[in-house]
Amino acid sequence: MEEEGLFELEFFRKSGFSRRKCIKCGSPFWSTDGLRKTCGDSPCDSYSFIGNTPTKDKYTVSEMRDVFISYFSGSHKVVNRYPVVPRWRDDVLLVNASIYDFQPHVTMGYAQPPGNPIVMSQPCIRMIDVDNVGKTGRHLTSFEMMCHDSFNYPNKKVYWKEGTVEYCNSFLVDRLGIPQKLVTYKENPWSGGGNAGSALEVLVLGLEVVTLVFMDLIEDADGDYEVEGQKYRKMPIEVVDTGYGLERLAWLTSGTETIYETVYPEMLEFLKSKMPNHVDPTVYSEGLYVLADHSRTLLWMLSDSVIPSNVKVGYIARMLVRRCLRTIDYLGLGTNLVEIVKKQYELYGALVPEYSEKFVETILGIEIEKYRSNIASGEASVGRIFKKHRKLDVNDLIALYDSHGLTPDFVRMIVKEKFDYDIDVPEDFHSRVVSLHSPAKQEKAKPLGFPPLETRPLYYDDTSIKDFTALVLNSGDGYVILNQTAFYPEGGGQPCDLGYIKAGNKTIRVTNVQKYGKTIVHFIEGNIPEKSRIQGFIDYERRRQLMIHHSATHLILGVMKEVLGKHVWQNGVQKEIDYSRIDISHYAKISEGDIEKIERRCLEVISQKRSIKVMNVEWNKAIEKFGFTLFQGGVPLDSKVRVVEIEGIDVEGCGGTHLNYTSEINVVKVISTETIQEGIQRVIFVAGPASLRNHQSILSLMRDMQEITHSRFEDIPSRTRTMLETSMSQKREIVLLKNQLLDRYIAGSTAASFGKSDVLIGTGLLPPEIQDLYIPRLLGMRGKVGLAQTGDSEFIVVSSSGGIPGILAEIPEMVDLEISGNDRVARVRSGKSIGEKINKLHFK
RNA sequence: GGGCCGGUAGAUCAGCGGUAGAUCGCCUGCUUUGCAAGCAGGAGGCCUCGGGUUCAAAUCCCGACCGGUCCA
Repeated sequence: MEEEGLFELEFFRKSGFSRRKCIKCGSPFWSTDGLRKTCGDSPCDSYSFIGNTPTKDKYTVSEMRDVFISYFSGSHKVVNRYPVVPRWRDDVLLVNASIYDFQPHVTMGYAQPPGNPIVMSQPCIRMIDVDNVGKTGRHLTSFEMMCHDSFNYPNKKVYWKEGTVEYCNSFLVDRLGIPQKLVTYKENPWSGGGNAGSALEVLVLGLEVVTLVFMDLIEDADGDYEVEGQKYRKMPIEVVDTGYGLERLAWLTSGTETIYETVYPEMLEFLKSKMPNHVDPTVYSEGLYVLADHSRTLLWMLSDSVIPSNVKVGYIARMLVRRCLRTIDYLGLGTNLVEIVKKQYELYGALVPEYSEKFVETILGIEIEKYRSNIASGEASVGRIFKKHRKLDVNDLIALYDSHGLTPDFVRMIVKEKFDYDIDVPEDFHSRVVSLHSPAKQEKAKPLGFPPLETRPLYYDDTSIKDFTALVLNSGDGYVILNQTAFYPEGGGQPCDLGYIKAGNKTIRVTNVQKYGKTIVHFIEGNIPEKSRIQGFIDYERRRQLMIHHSATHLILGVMKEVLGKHVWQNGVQKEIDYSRIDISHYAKISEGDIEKIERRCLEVISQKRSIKVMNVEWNKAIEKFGFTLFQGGVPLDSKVRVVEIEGIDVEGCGGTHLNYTSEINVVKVISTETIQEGIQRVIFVAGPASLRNHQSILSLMRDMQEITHSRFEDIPSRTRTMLETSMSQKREIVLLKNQLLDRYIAGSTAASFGKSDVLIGTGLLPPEIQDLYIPRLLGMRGKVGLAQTGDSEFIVVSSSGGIPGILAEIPEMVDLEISGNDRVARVRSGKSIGEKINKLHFK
């Protein structure tokens, strides 16, 4: 998309800008410098501010943030930073840009922005350049994106391109004092996160310091606009999304050799002071940069309660932790990662009030322990592989990395050190590992073909409503859509209500209720014509139990945050009639003691009869009042958040049906816990009547056990253990006795020679219970052939050195045989009784 | 969410169709002033679970469970 006229702004015209095309890349750009021929971006231009800053004053990062915020605070509402983990959306792992804070609820038009226009500085984490950190001098995994954003509605315009560029230019030129002719605006369409628009990159001396995005398109396969192969349509809202690179702006004014000296001066000093005495830190600056960068990213992530693990955002945290630990080992630093992150908190603490030292120490302690044991077992398995094959090839390297997380550099170091063996790591190592993995397939949700009618939910107004009348708006084979309903559709981990519908003289069962947008569809066993008046009846016993489990879920979540720590987030939830389950983020198995504490505290809150309040709160007010912990599960896109609050215990956005008081829960009992993923614990519990049923069924089970073991209730465990021990010792005894029996059988057999074979002929029938021992015993007797009768006309032949058919051919009595088995062990049958003949063999 | 690797004595692992092994640790005795160590002896295993193949499965096949790891 390279349309002329997108940026024919009055501001550019009156300030003496002209539009030209870069002689290198062809991109259009705006500049007041008549001599400028290139767009100002790399690679067309290279950095020229290092040691040659365009401003009079130098700014630290925090000075630059203050200058920016205060410059815009008069005309814009100042908004606090959001977390780096976007709890309000589930399509991304981390906040990558300031606009993420408002997607999709504001950009889609459901909720109001927290101000309009706004100014803020949003910490962002991007892993895309993680391999370049420390190497290039300019890449970071975390940075702050400052912005002044405006949201233009059809009936309310704030400012669009004209105002944005003017604000930007005046900040750079008037406030920071960058000479006007050094500021170049390069046209560059932008797209990301389902939106797109035109954009200007603002470049100063080869460095991109600002991006001004004019977002007015949204992804739509049937749209009229195309950006980078993707179709878009116009959005009802035009969003000005600016991004001022805080660190880059500060760097521009300081002109240091790399961006790290500007962003992390104190941190780098600290790290240098921890270098081993004899080492020159300047030689190892790359490692120091990596640590300075990664440890701040970790500070942000850990302050948002990210638990390192092997999935999702946890994996990113673990990757950063491991990179740090490897670097610390490599540099031989006289400190550890916990101390480094604590130091970051000393320097940046004001920005992360959520920081918990205990959490950081616990989490990093666990991670360091895991890393050490990974290294130790890795070293051992490298040694084993090498000793076995006397070499190590590229396939071993790949397997060790892919299956055991051992980096090729580490493996190379180990084999060099221990075996003085050199191995080359191929250039394409990483791509070879990646090529082993099949790409993840994406499946798109397919829309269902129900008309977009609105059903009024009655279950919110009055959760005790059991029956209602309604009008059929639309119906089809096996379903009806009503104008209003008391049937709760499945959602938020709460199963739908069941029951029946009466239409005329027909009574029809409701088997499933689902919600599609604002349409509630009842699936029924039959058909009801449109425009019928119906009566609906819900199975209220079922609903009541589900409500109890739902409120109990909020209760136990709040209590677990008290007991285990505020890093506990809901990760998934499902209510059933007989039990309920909640998955929470937690770094270790929940101990028995903690479970008892949780249950006791739940009971306490239940007995206090605390109120459970439901309210609809405007999006930004909800965040302001209750914080981001509101977003425990998926929050539906709406102008308001439905907030459920258990007084003093828990506040969550939730669309479910709830009790009025905690006392109605009666009791919460944890049934079991399990680790469903690293860092995620599943807690299964029962509440209300379900807990009574559970108690009853356990007792009935125990009565069965009593009967089976003939013991008193409390003796069941010891009695069972005794029985198991007896059984085991008897098993051992049986093997012993069988072996004695076998010894005797073998001792009583006769040795005979046929051809070259020494044959041991068993006397009489081989007892069936020692057949399984006979075969391996004879196989262990080298040079002997065993022959044992197992039935009137059946016998086993065992020859450790094989050749059974040949051996049998040497024995004249062996005629008309069916042989099954193999060369070494065979079962032989004869058509007629040959017991007599076999017995005669003893006298040969 | 997907791929790969693994689950055997208290720990670390070997064995990979034929009666369950090593090293460290543990127990007993001897040696030693004592410790470390050495020597001799010993205890300790539902070989994760369930199915299948086989005369025979820790071992091969399938499935579950648990752990590790890489990539989304």
